[in-house]
Amino acid sequence: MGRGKIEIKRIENPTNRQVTFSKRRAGIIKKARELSVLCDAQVSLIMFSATEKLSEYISPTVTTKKVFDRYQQTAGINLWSTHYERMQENLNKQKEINRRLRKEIRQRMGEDLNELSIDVLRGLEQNMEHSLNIVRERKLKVIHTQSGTYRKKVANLEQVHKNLMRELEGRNEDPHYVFANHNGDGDYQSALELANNGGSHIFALRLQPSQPILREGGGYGSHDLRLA
Amino acid sequence: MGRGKIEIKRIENPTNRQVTFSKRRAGIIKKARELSVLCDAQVSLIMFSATEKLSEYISPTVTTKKVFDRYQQTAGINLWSTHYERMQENLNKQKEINRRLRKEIRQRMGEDLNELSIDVLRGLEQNMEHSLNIVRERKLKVIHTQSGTYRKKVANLEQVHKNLMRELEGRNEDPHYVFANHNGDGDYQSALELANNGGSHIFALRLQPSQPILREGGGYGSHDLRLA
DNA sequence: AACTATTTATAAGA
DNA sequence: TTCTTATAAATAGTT
Repeated sequence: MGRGKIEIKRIENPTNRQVTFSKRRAGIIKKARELSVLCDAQVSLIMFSATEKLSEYISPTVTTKKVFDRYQQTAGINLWSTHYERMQENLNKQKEINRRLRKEIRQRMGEDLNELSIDVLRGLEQNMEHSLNIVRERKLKVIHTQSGTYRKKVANLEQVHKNLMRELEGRNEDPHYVFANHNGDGDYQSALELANNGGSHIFALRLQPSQPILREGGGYGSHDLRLA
Repeated sequence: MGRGKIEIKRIENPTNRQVTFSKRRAGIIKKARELSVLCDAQVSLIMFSATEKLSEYISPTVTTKKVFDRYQQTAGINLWSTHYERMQENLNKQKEINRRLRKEIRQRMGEDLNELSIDVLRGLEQNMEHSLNIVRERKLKVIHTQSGTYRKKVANLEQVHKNLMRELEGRNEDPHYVFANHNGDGDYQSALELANNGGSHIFALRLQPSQPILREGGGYGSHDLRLA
């Protein structure tokens, strides 16, 4: 339909091709709109030109997403389900792992032991003994270190105090300096007192703050591990 | 283009509408194909008739999925990303939770203790002591039960043996019966011997078989908890 | 599904 | 790109 008939094959002249694309694009979009209106149809038309330009028509009664959804529903099967299903699978796998990890923790907390055989129970017991020893050693080491730190801190504070007193003797005309706070950032406590202050901590200790999501009560001994 | 000009508005006569749809659908698909070939364009045309029937044209150089992917890439952002992103978020959340669960298990196994404060360490120690006691009690209870079961089993086997011997005395002409296996399904072991047979089980025990995915070596003490 | 009078689309040229 | 126009193509109404 033009001054001459043309063969339907790729137009080699790029300018010509681009011009024809523009003209025919307008034409087909008009056709799409007419089809949409005349026949009450839902039409999605997407075109990428050879120059990568995107053109689109979508019936006013729908959205492109709706057409896509309906398309894959109607056309039956997948499309991007590869991606999607693999993700779903992955999610389920993670949840299963999650379930097992929680179970292991529960068992390490003395719950859900009924199903364990005698061999597994013995192994768990020995592993826990071994682990408990490591934790104990670590605790003692930290206490020792902390004790040393406090000793140094105290020595330092005493030194500061002495210096202040000496300074005060030199010029005690300014009372502002006399009541300067020496221990503002940390009360000294005996390291031994720190070491063992009774069983009141069981089930009431906070984990490090980087673990707030896991359980709201956050601590070794919180018992909501059964929740997924 | 026809015997008469028509107004572009919904055709009310259903038969007419359906006929027009068929005719124009053929036309627009032809146009799409021509555009595709002439201009080297990638075209996706999807139509749902008023009667829910799906019609489609897709350029031979692409797939519908590719056009969709490219469309959402080019047209900017989401589309079904709601679904998709929520899933991705969920997956990441699960992974994070799993990471934390693994960390807690590692800490209950005496690893990764460096970052724990003295308070948390003390809490962990006390919780582990408490849990260990529960596990011990459970173990002893199982041993006791098993011991009773074995005793009964032995008594039963002895009874069977006696009966056989008695029978043998009656008719010892058939040597086939003499060597019948009395303990085919389980060697008897002293329950006390079961209770504590050295530390050889640490790091070598299998968990119940329902947990094979978690770690290949499967057991309390396997050390691949760092892996995601 | 075919026919065909007409309308519409568009190729080529400006 | 846009307009023009001769001509090809699409199709509305009819059979």
